[in-house]
Amino acid sequence: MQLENSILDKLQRLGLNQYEAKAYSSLLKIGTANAYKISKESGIPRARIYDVMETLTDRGLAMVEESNENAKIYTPVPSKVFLEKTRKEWENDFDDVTNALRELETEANKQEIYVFTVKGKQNIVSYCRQLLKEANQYVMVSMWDQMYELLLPELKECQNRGCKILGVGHNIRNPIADMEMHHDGKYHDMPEKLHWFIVSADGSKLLYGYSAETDRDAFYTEDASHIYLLEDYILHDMVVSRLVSDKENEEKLTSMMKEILENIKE
Amino acid sequence: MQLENSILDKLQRLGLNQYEAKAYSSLLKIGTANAYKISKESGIPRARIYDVMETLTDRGLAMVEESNENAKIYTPVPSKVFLEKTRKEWENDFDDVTNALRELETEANKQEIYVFTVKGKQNIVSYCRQLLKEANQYVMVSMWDQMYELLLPELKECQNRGCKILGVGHNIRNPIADMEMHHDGKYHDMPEKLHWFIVSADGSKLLYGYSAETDRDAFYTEDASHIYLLEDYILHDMVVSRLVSDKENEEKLTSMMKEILENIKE
DNA sequence: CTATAGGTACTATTGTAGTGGTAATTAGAA
DNA sequence: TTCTAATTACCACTACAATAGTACCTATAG
Repeated sequence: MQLENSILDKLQRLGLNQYEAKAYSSLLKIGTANAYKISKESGIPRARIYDVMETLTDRGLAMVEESNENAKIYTPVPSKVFLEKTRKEWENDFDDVTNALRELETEANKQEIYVFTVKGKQNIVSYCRQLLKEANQYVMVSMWDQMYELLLPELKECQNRGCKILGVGHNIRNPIADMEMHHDGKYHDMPEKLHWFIVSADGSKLLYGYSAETDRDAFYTEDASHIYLLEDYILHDMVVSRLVSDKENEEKLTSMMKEILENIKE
Repeated sequence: MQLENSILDKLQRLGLNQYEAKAYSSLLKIGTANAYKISKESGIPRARIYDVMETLTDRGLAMVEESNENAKIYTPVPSKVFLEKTRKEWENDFDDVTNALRELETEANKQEIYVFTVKGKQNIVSYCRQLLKEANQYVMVSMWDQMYELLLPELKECQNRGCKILGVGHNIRNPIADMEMHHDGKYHDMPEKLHWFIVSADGSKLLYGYSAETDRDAFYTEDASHIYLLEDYILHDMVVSRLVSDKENEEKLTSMMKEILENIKE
């Protein structure tokens, strides 16, 4: 038998070890069995199955029937029972941690340092999401399709809250309202196909870097001049994009910029 | 400095190790700092702080500023970002496991075995809760105050769903409707102060054993005759309880039992 | 004598906690 | 000015505990 690895891994992330995960999932599959059978089914060494089953019972994942003197029969505790218990415990821990960290966290003594490095694809995306969640007034973005799709739920949620979203999207099929489009990158090809993204929230917090597909770092800043610079970059990009499609001249450019800027400040 | 142990433990249950937990919580507290300072604040050995901070950054809990050649300055990623990321990952795993286990679980080949043993206080309580959650028609219980309080939310929820609850409570201050009361145990003292509990759901699943305060096993059964026996035991208890308070005679006893039973089947 | 059944008691591996020692830079005290 | 102590950064270990995996043993039913 070969249970899918992914399940075992995930059971382990819920707190079981490899043998426990194997034993429990096998037991669920076969219903009721003695230790020997569970060992065969799960691939757990025969020599180990007895102590593993004992810890499984202690952990509340299996029930025993001690019928004949030295012959124990095991039945799985229904997955619902196990899952509900696990969820409750986890949510308790999570809530406690949430409160404890909130108390510790002091915005006050963060030093005035310009740019911090955020490492790792998942970490970068998580940080972007949080920025979007916390945005009140407006969000300015510039990103390619891949990043856009990762952040789409949060962008929409942001918009529904009445938070303005504007910026440029590159190669995006269905951009949300107020988002300019650079379609095929004719006028705006990045060197070496490196796709930048910028997410700026309320002009006070900004994350920028290479899109999540590459494994490069991203940068976080609350520094006003950095933010000004990058928001300005997006603004320019937006107006260029409009000019290109409207075939109009340079005079209109400045007035458009003003218009956009006033729209932000309302 | 001495951060409360509980927070560190719980952070570890969310996937960090001791050093990571110490480093992150200390970093949140002090805001921005170099590795040395974090080491002093957190109690992590100086010799280890550098690799710990590296993994912290990789895990997305800290941001670095690599200003001067060999002087890195760290700032905590806001707890919200960390917590949201952790929750998302956990919920993903949890949902996957839920589905995977549900698929594996086959009620079919559970053998007809009479009584299974459930070990461990927490496991017993969890199982009771699940029984109450799954009950549709009626629940019959007999329990003492301590167990009652542990199960009170689920009992109430059960009742709100329109599921009948009846039985006896021992030493319980505010029993919910349809629950008889044995107040001070004058007429019903358990030997050796051992407090039994019984939770029977829809006459098809039943868990009984010593109350959670002792560390004894509980027993689970789906066997009809076991369930009949124990439900009958509760019924007798109920009528005796009523008789005692009403000071009436034995003839009424049988008619009361009938009344109760008809009430169940409706 | 082979498959089933139930073990004891190890070894190996890995992740983590904790220590010893090195070396460079900086801030004050002699 | 020179010496010293504190601060900072780092390598390379040891120690320990949890987990994974192995060697070997007995007993019984067919």
